[in-house]
Amino acid sequence: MSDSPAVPGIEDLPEQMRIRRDKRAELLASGAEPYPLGAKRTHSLTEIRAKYAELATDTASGDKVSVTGRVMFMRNTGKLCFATLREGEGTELQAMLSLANVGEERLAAWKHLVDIGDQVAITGEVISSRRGELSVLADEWEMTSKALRPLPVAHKDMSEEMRVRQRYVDLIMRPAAQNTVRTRSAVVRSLREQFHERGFMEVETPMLQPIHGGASARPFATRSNAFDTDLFLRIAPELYLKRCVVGGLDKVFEINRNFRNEGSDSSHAPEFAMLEAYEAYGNYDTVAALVRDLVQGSARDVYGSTVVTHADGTEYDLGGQWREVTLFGAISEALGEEVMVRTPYETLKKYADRIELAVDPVWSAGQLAEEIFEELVVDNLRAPTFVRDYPVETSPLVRDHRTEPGLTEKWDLYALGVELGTGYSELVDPVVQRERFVQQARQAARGDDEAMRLDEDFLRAMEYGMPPLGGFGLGIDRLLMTLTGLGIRETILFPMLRPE
RNA sequence: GGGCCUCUAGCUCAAUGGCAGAGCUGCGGACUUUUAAUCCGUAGGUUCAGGGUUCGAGUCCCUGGGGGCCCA
Repeated sequence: MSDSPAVPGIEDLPEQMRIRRDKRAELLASGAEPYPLGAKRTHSLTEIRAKYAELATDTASGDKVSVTGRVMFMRNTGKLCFATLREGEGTELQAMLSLANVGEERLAAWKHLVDIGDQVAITGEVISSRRGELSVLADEWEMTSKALRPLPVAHKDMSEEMRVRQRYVDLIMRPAAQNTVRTRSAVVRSLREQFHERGFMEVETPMLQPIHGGASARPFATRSNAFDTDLFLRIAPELYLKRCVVGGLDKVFEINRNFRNEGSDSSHAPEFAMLEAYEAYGNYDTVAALVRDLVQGSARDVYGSTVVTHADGTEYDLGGQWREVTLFGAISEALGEEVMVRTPYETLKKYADRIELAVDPVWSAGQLAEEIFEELVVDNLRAPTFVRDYPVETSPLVRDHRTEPGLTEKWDLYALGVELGTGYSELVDPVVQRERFVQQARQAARGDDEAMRLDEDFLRAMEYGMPPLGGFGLGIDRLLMTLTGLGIRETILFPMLRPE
């Protein structure tokens, strides 16, 4: 605690910030505390609003209360001052300070020392103003937290950069920003509760991993000093959750962060929340039904309906059975040419050239097919759609298709043109799994830096016997995008940006 | 990784190569019922950083940085 600011170059501060620091000093000099330990508070603003909702215009309740809030609006006139207080959840209530009630000295102090953005406590009678505004007519007021920075203008949108960099200001200024956070919290809670109702157990598996695996992506690398070893931030929890299933934890899920060392755009963030779940004796059909039920259940829990209203006012329907297409069926339809898993690379390359797709020479035929799919089809998958049956060389952790050679039992779930999640009939044969890892290692050697690494301990776990298994992953941020219609940077409270 | 746009007062934005401005905010004043009050007065700037062209650069050029959009 100090009277003198520890900020270097304090004299160089913008005028408005200097003045607010001066007001803080004046409060201290007058014996008041700009940051008191607590405040007198008998009711929340929400409680006052509820309790006096019926109070008639221009009447007094006779009830004395103490309330607190941040000053969002002020109107200082000669002998009667108005201020709009807002509390955490966004409820607002008017405070009125009249010369007759607080006296000349306290009214002058209010006008001189209180700025928009300050947090104050008001004690007085609950009344309704002449205009019918529910108010607390102050007998006394106290500063509860002096703001040293001015809030942005309330009537203009903040720039996107400021909203994201200074999310705390966004949360103060924009109730919709708080709503997004609340919605996210409610969705995650709903998912957890639904899992528990179905007998799933939540586990936490390593974020720091000696070998990154479970997905195709570039990892963040870090280092343990104590163990003198390189570590990776996980790109997926998959290989550890499967170890759990080997151990007899037959129905497990995890909701936690994954990290991928890649750029960010409207649907990608380097750090993102992932749900993964595994169900012994399940397969890609059972987990497709499961993920659909979970998403629809969370929509019902949070919005009361599987038809949700997006930020732009349009309705989006998550209800009913979701459309299912096969990967190669979708490609064939988009190209107007019959494409199968056996279609040779040269033919696919010809089609890729026709649509002017830039082809990376390290891609296999299967990868090329998936790239064509992403180029031609993905944007059009607006309604929730399962895309099924992927080529084996891009699906190293997935069981071979029960009837279609060269394909695996994998689906990707798309909505609004964005991949929401993926689900498998999991590969549980350790001998085949080892072959798949070896194939991935060959791809890595060819220059594919997203190829998976061989995880010997994971194979050892598999060799003890993994039951038939269905699993899926669902991006939490992207689920929120689907439910709200917002971009990923709005669904994440503090998305990564370059340091200022 | 490539292309395009953008960065000016606390915030949102103006300014043909020629005095750096407005609204809100702030400060001082008037006003006992305001809802972005009104009125009078007033303050506030390293125009992202560095370099260049020019009599003169917020503006044109180069390099670097931040942000956004599109493409890969």
